[in-house]
Amino acid sequence: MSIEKDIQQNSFKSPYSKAVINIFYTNNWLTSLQMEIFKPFDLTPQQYNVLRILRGQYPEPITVIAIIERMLDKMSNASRLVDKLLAKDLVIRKVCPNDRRAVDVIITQKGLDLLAELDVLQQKWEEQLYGLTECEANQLSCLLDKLRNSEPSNELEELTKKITNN
Amino acid sequence: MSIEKDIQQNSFKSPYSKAVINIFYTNNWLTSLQMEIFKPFDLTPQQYNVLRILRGQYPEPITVIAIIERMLDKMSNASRLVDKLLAKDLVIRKVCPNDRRAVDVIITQKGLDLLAELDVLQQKWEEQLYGLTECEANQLSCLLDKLRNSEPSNELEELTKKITNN
DNA sequence: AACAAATAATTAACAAATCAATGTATTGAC
DNA sequence: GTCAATACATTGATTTGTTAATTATTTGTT
Repeated sequence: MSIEKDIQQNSFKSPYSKAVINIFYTNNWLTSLQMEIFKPFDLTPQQYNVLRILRGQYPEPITVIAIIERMLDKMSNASRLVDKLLAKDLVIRKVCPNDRRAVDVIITQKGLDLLAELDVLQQKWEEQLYGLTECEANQLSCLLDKLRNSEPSNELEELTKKITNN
Repeated sequence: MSIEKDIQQNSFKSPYSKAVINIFYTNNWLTSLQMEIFKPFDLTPQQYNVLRILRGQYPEPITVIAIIERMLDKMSNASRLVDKLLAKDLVIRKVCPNDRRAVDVIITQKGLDLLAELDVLQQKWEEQLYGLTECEANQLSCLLDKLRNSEPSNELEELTKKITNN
């Protein structure tokens, strides 16, 4: 039992606090890296997230409310996010014929091309950065599920199963 | 090998993607819960974080730049955060006598009392929500460290070791 | 001592998140 | 069919995050 280990133990109130702080810290770390990747493409992580949701649905349209449901983070302003994507010609938007309150959003070819470019970068990023084996990555997911008292493949799975290429 | 398991495997590109998305998701989940706790006290998670840093230093003062160094998230506007805390009489602020460019910040008794109240809530929150054993919580921390290619107890440890009651 | 460079904090400017209010369209009760 | 209630999206107002510019002080060089 090394001194370092003692110090480590003592500086956190409990293994739970330590894990929670570590999740916050790792989340910030991952987000910063992602932003670096997206910056040259003038895309925020949220915009990227929406584009991927749209790709998962392509060539079917998807309404704004359905986008909100599938977004990982609670919500910024989906309307405004779509506005931003529209301004860059990455999506098209039109009134839904079945329900004229709703708005159909579809990713454009330009949007698909951009995602294809980013896929390559994301892939490289993964390969370079991860110090985990595949098995450990799975373990990590299981522990996070358990932390949330959630059966593996519950809400998270539902959220993502319609998003291709995650 | 159940169908669910197949679906689960197929809907993610790799165990790495799955783990990263799970971290984002869990981070949002934790942040939402924390905000619910803090809302009745009119405190944001960032303000709470700063208060805990100040408590860790108490009764010594700490400069704004030292607060920034110890904050978990890169940075909002530390000056503005301190302004907000000052407006609520949770801290006091005065020019540092040794270096008149710098500003010394100290938590007030009112701030300490508020944190003490929140400690209890945080504790209950932990007890109720965590589906992990202590051992699993430690495992989780180790895997996150490994994901970041970081030796356990590196930057994260340094950041937190001066903050009591973590 | 004088002056350029560096440092600490604040302020300003702009983008994004958040929440409430509004404008349409649809649904359901009667 | 009418009207209240609900649903979908947008808009507005406020706060926060982020970056750069600014002010004041200190440090180091000559």
